[in-house]
Amino acid sequence: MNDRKLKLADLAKLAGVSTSTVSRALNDNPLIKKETRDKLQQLAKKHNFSLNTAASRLRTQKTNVVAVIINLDGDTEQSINDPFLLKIVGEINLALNKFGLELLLSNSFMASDDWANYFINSRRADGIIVVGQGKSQANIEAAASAGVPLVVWGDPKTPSNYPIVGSDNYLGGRLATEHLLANGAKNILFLGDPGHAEISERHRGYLDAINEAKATPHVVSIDITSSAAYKGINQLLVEKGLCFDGIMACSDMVAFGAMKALKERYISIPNDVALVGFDDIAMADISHPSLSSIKQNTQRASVILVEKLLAQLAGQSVESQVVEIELVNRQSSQR
Amino acid sequence: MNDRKLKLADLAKLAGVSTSTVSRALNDNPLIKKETRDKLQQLAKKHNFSLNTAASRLRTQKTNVVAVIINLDGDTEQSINDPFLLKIVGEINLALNKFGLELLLSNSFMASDDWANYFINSRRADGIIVVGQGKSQANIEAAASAGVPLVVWGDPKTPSNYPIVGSDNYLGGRLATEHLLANGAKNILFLGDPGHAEISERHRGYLDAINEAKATPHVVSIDITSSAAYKGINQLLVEKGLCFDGIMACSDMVAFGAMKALKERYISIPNDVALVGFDDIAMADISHPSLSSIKQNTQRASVILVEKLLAQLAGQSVESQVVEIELVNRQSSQR
DNA sequence: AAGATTTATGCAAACGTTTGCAATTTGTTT
DNA sequence: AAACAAATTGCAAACGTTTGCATAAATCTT
Repeated sequence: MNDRKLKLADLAKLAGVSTSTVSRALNDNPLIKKETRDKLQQLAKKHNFSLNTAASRLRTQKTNVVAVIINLDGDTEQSINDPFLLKIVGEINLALNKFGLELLLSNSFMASDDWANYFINSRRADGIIVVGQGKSQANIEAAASAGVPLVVWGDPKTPSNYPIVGSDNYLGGRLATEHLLANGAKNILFLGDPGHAEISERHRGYLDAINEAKATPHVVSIDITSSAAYKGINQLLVEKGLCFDGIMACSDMVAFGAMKALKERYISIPNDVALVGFDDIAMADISHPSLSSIKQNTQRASVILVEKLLAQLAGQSVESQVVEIELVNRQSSQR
Repeated sequence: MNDRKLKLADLAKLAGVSTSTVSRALNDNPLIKKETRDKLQQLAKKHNFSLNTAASRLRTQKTNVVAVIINLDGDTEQSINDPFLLKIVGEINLALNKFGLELLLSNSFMASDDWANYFINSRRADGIIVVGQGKSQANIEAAASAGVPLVVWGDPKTPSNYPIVGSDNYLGGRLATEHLLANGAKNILFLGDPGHAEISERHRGYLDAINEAKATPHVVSIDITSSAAYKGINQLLVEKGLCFDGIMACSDMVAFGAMKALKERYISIPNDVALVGFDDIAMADISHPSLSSIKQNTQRASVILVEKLLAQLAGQSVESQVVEIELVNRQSSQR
C-alpha cells in the first residue's frame, strides 16, 4: 500500500499530462478526449486515488453536503428516542445518497441557533433539512430569510416563508376519526397536544369528522410522549370512569401509552375502546392487539425533501407539498 | 445583513491588522496580546463572521468530522428501522458534539467498501465510528490495517485488530437467564441468531447459566427481527405445544415478536412463560406487560467510543472496552 | 497547400486559511 | 544609555483543486 497520499499532480506526472487534464478527466469533462479520459480514470482507480474534498470545496465553493437538523423542543429525552424521527433521518440519508449528497447530522442544540452562519457561511453544507417544526419556528424563519437553501419536514399547511413537506395531517386526523366512527365508537377522545404544528392539523381533522357525525369532541391535551399518555388516560379513568369508547392518538407512542393504561384495567381493545395511532412505526404491527395507524410515507417524503432542496440550490423557488397518507387497519380498531 | 461573505482579510482590513493576527486571535492563540484578541473576537461576532471550513481544512489537513457508518447486513429494512441502532447514533452525535466534532452519517451501502479511501484519504473525516459488526468484518479489518483511526460498537470480546466498545454481552445473557431461573422457569428458550457476533456472547452466557442450573438449553435460531421471532414461536407452539416456560430474547424487538405470538394464544406472561429482552428500548417500559430487559449503557458507551477515537487520532494505541450492563426488572419476568 | 475551424491540452491564477520565520515593538538588565 | 531578551505582529508561502484563457495539434475548407 502506498503510504503518501497521492494528489492530482502525482497522477499527472505518472501519466505525463498536466494536472488540468487529470482534473477534467476525473470529472468526465468531454473537453478531454474519451481515450485519455478512460486511461486516466483507470490510472486513478489503480492507484486508489481520491480527490481531496477540502481543496475541491474551497475551489468550487460547493460541498455536496446537506445538514440535517433534528429540531427538538427542549424536552430532549423523548424526542431523541422517538423512533419516528430517527426513521425519517434514516430515509433522508438514503435519499441524499441517491443524489450523491452526504449528510451532516446535527441537533438543535449545537451551532448557536444561527444556522445560516454555522452551516452555510462556514461552507460546512450547501443546504439544510430541518426535521420537525418544533414549537417555535423562529430560527427556521431567520435562516430562510437569510437566504439559506432550506426545507422542513413538518406540516405543509403552516404558513411559512420556506417550503414544508409533510403528510396531510388534517386528512389523517379525519380518516382516523371517521374510521373509529364507522366502527361504532360514539365518544372519541383526541389524545395529544393541539398546540404543536402538525398535531393541530390532526386535531382539526378530528373535530370536523366529529362535528359532521354530530358527536361530541373531547380533547385530552398531553405532552406527546407515551408516559404522558399513560398518565393522562389513567387519570381520566380514575376521575370519570370509562367515559369514552374510542381514542384517536396523535402518535403511535402515545397510543401505546393509552393502551397500557386500558389493559391494566382490563378494558378490552377494541371492544370497549377502539384505538387508532399515527405514524405506523414498526411496533404497531407487532403489538397485541396490533395497532391501527395512519401511515406516513416517509420514503417518498424524503425524496421530495431532497428534490426541493436541490431545486432551491439551482435557484428555483419551491412550494410546500403534501404527501399522501394511508390508514392501516389492524386489530385495535376492528369490531 | 451583509450580502458578501466576509473573509479573514476583510476583518483584518476593518481592524487595521494583518490576516495572520486575526487568524491567531480567533483561534485564541496566546501569541496575540489578550487585548487585541478580545477586540478581534468581538469584531468577528459583531459582523457575524465564520471561518471557511473548506479553506481551514485544506490548510490544516484536519476536518473535525467523524464518519459514522451504520453497518448493515443486507437485510436492510429491519436494521434501518431498528430503534436501538438509531438510538446509538443519536447518543454518538451528542458525544461527538461534546468534543466539538461533527457527524457525517453513512451506511454501509455507499462509499464502495473502501472506507479508508472514501472517508480518510479524501479528507471527508478524520476518523470512523462503525455501529454494528455485521456478519462480515472484512471491510472493518481492511480499513483498520490501512491505518484508519477507527472504533467499533459491537462485542468487545471479539478478537480484532481494532478497538471494540460494547456491552458485556456474556454477562447480560447470563444475568437474564439466571433471573429467569430464579423466577422458577425450568425450560428456557434462547431466541436469536447465535451466528451474530454480539448475540453469540449472549448465547454463551445463557448456556453457562443453564448448565450450572443443570437445565436443558434450547435454542430457537432466527433472524433478529420481531416478525421472525413471531413466526418462530408460533411454529414452535404449533409443532410442539407449550414446551417451555421462559424465553431469553436476544433483543427487545425479538421479545415483542414472541410476546405477540404468546398473547394470541392466551398464554400468560409471566405466569405461563417468563420473558426477558435485551436493549431496554423505550417501548419495553410501555408495553403490557412491561418487558424486563438488559439495559445497555449507550450514553456511556458513546462517550467512550469518541474518547477512544480521539486517543487514536493523538497517536495512542487503544484497547477494546466493556461497558457495564444492568437488568431492568419489570412485569414480564416477575412471579 | 495555405488558411480557417475544430478539438485537445497546458498555464497560471485563484479559493481562504494557517504557520514558520523575520521584523518590529516593548520591557529588562548592566 | 546601550545591549539584550521577551513579547507582539506581519510577510509570504503553502494546502490541492478547478477553470478561463491561451496555445498546440488535428481536421476541414477552398
